[in-house]
Amino acid sequence: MADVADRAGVSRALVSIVFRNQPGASRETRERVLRVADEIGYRPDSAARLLARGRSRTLGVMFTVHQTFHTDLIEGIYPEAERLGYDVLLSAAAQGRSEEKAVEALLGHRCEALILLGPDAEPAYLDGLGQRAVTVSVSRRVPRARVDFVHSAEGKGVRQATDYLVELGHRRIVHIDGGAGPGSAERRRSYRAAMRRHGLEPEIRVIPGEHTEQSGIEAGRLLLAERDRGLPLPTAVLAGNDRCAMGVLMAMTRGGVEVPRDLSVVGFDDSHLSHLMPIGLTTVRQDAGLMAECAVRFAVERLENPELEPREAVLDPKLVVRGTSGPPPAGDGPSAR
Amino acid sequence: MADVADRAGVSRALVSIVFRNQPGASRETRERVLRVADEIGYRPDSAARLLARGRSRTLGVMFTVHQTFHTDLIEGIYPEAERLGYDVLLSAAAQGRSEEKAVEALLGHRCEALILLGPDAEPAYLDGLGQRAVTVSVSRRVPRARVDFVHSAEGKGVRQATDYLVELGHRRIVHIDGGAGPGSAERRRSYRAAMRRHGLEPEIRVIPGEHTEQSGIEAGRLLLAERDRGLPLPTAVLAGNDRCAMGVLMAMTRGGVEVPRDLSVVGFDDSHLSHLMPIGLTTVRQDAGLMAECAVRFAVERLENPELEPREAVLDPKLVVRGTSGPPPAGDGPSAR
DNA sequence: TACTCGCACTAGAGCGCGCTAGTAGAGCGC
DNA sequence: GCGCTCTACTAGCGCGCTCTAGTGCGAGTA
Repeated sequence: MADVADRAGVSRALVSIVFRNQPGASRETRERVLRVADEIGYRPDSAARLLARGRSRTLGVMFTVHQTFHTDLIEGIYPEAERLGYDVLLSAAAQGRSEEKAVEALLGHRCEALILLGPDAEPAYLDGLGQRAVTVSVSRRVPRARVDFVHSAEGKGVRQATDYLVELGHRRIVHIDGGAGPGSAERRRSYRAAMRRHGLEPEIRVIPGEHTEQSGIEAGRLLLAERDRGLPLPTAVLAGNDRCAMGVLMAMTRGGVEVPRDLSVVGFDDSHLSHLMPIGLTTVRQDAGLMAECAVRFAVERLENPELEPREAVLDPKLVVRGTSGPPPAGDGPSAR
Repeated sequence: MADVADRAGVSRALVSIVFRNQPGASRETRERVLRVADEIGYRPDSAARLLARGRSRTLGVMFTVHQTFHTDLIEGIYPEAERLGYDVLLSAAAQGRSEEKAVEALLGHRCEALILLGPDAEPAYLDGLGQRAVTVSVSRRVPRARVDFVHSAEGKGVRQATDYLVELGHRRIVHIDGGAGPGSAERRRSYRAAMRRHGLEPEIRVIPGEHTEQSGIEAGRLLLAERDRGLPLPTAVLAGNDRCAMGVLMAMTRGGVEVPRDLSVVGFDDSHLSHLMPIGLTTVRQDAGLMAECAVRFAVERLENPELEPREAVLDPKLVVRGTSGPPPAGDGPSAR
């Protein structure tokens, strides 16, 4: 920076003004400074800048690698953050890199706000974060913690999906849940409620799972093993999310079960993959772009107005019918209803 | 930091020593400092730290959101970087966020090295980066640029795949290429060479595409339209990568073509999704973990030994046969050979 | 002329650390 | 007693920037 100042024949302060696009420099000086900077390849140092101004204007985003829905969210976060004049720092949780580690990294870089995509950590820990920095949780409700919350009306989505299946004539509808995953509790609850409402209480069955393909595969294998012992297959599976649905699809197809002829499969998320499968996945769509936008806005608004209380945004999900669902096989059809 | 020092009754310098895990502090002091820090929630400021020590010890990773193979790579980058004592900063390119922008962000944060996953930018631009910072390109060869290069022997992989298909009896093997995508040129070349070697020169056909599902869908539709006009379908498709293969699979299945009975489909990458599809994808496996490790090592070694010249690592890919490939339909079989 | 005002610009402190050079004191041999 | 070394610790500068409080100057006003 000093080099630029010398070469342009001005003070460092002026260079700073130019680079911050602030008033207080003439048009020609501005151009001269920028030209010189370009010549010697100068670029302001974010670290020093951040240190000096005391504010980082940076949003830290924690996501889980391989969660395809998260990448959909990230894509939406960038433009909104840029629009509001904030920088974005990404930190991934992965096999061998815990969420805590990922968050520590963000905090170490002095992110002013944390946007956690489907965090899996203890509520107490998240509340601790919420006390120290503006924190937004996407998809995962954190009771009694000082964090904003952006999610879909999971219950509504599951209800729509269940109603749709029942209307097609399904009765043996199994739910593979997402274990302790974000949104799972509510999805589970709504499934049960919807089944009860349709007088299908005896058919209620929740297979414990999680939000991964592997989990779907295991649930599928379990069902196939039961079939081989003479038990009837369900006619429809409501998976915890799209990834899980893909796993079910794979296990079932391998096991000789044809979808949707023998079995309907419904996912949740509508991650960008679900309409790119050989036969599009019927799923409950969450609007990733809108969720991302909300999360960023919540974070920024609370940063710029500290007395604001954490808020909650509930977005309406929507059932998207594609190729993996249809009427139940004959014999399991409406007659049995 | 000053607070911690005061409360622990030591100097700031000592606190610094403790947090850097350096010799020069007694066991008890160390514990006391850490305890106090924990109490008041102190955490070293990366920005200040970076500024003070002049080195950031940070690797910047640019990736493309939605490229599933990139997330596989990221998962491998973190542990290796940590092992070598480096921090990792992620920056995503996406719809509306160009690679340049993503890279600028990394540079602004004073990353010492850039690891670019399948960069799509001009060689001249990349060379420019290479002059300014240690730069490693993964998957994309950048001729005459000062960057390290980590990739698979794409040619070998494609050759294996082609040989395998020909051995099964396929003759009409179409290649959907990856356009200007990383590795595409070599994959295309190898496909041509392999076909020629098998005396199938007249059957060579490259459909222009890119590394996305959409591109696979379009190529699939093109082939279906040809079929509807009475032209024969190919019996096998060699896709530019897994995502493209998925698109082909989807379009074909929708068009009533059964895989692998009527058509074999082979992908490239073996991203974590390919073995999670309903019928596992036959594909050419690139070892993401190893590639990530290599990339990090190249970057770090050149940082710590500046006179080192950029290097190239070529890893052996391996054909993985799963469910989407098989012998050609009768009538297109070995008899025609 | 004397003054105010606004614009273009500058001096210099300070952000939170790391690091170099140094000190204080304990332990040891002679 | 002296010098020596070793460990545990400290003082204070400087990293590259932002920001506050200025200075200098030409134009406009009384």
